[in-house]
Amino acid sequence: MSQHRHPGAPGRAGAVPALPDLPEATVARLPEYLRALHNLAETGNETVSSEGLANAAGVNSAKLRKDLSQLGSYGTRGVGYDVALLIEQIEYVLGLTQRRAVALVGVGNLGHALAGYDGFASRGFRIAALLDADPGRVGEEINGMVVRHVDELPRVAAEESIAIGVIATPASAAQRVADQLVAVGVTSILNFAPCVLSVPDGVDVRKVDLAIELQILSFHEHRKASLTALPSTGGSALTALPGGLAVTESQEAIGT
Amino acid sequence: MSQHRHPGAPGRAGAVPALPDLPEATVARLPEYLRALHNLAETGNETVSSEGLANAAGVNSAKLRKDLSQLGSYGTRGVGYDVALLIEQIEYVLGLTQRRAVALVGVGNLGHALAGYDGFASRGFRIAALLDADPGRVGEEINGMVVRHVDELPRVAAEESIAIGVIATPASAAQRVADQLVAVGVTSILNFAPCVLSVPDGVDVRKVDLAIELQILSFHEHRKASLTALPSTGGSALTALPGGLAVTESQEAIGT
DNA sequence: CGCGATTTGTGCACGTCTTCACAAGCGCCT
DNA sequence: AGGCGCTTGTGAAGACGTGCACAAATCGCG
Repeated sequence: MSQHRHPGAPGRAGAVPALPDLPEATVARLPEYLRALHNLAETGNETVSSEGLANAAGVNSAKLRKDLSQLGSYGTRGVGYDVALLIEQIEYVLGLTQRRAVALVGVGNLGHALAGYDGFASRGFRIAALLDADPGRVGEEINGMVVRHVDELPRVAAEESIAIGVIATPASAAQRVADQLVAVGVTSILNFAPCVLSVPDGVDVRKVDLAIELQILSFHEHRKASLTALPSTGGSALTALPGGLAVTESQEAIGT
Repeated sequence: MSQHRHPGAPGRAGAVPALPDLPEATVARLPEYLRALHNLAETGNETVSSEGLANAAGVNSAKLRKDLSQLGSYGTRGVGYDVALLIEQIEYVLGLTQRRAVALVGVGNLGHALAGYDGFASRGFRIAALLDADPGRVGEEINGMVVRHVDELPRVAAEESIAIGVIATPASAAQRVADQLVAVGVTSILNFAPCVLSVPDGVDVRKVDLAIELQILSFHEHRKASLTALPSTGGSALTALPGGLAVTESQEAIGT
């Protein structure tokens, strides 16, 4: 593999990979860049400029350059970035060079969909186990996998090294499942249940709550509605941009 | 309805709703507070302190107080917050006093799950239409609703006022659907497709990408793994971090 | 070989978010 | 009434994230 000098450990010459500790905001955007890069690669692009990639990823080009510069210096001035190399680098930083095993707990409505979601397989993950607490669901086959009882988690973890646990249970069961996952050594959890999980230090939890996303949109909808009631400005005239034609830099509030 | 003085428009006495424009970070947390408050109300609590609510919502109490203070002054010093009143206030600000109609486009794997997700109904939303571009799926009944063709969107929008569009199609179809939604006047979109949407000014887009969440977790997993490779022992010597061990402050990265 | 066109990488300034720490306010008890 | 303990609301400071603007680097061409 190509040995690159990472900026994280400038003094030590021998240290090889040395993950730089990236700003969270940058980490959250890297997957988006990666997706855009894969698209570019498929359409035959060998290099891409920061401007081009920024457009494809829906961000400002300066931000993109700053993000990429955190990984090291992989661009060529006057040319742009080598698409294949950048993919390789980002995948390395994100830890996607190994295909990580995911255990999915809760095979209800949402769990079913997640079990069948091909975006996982195509982007570096492998669903290694489907689990549920309901004996009525145990044994059911989904997408070629058999649902096992959640109490078999220790056995499952022994069979293969589970990197990430996904909780798709009702809120009432989520904390118990989280405890069980932690007990077998899982240190990363993606929680779809609408509740707060408490976990020991060193365990990462990310939460996805579909209703919350809608409620945030609802707020903006509400605000927009209350603004339209304003008498002073006529209906249009929503934006009088000083810059002239620098239209649509990105989305309004693509939060996160 | 109770008329409260909102801090947003102090001078104008007659202006009624006058939504204060809250910081985005605050808006993103309000739904979480709301959920915690509903839990508290169900367990019979009439009041709650900032500390208690902060714990229930998984945030710092100072942050919670500052967030709530943006809505106005609804706490009582020495006592705490009135749960019922706070629920009412947050729901008002989020625009949840009216049940908003949602159009769901794309009834595949994920769309099915969303159509059956009861968290929508229970938290202020109503799925008003299921749509799909695949004629083979049109007519199918899900959860008591019939799937209609996406080209009927104008008719659907005429029947009831669609507040929010949810896109659960493959990435290749998402932009077209977004355009169609915008065309019928939808100004808020929740996008589950892994792609960037371009929309006119004034339209809000939020994106949820399940694979991205996993990739972010993967990064932290990778970083943790590289840290466990002890700096003292030679062995693989994956990383020699200069900083030492100042890690793990609390819940690692509950992002968003 | 040098010059101009192009694009990266980054210093700097600005805005947003977080956290601490404490004064101000409220209720209760004596 | 007065004092005491508790809790809110907020000023100030610092951390973090963003975007501009430009110097440095590279390529291609004459």
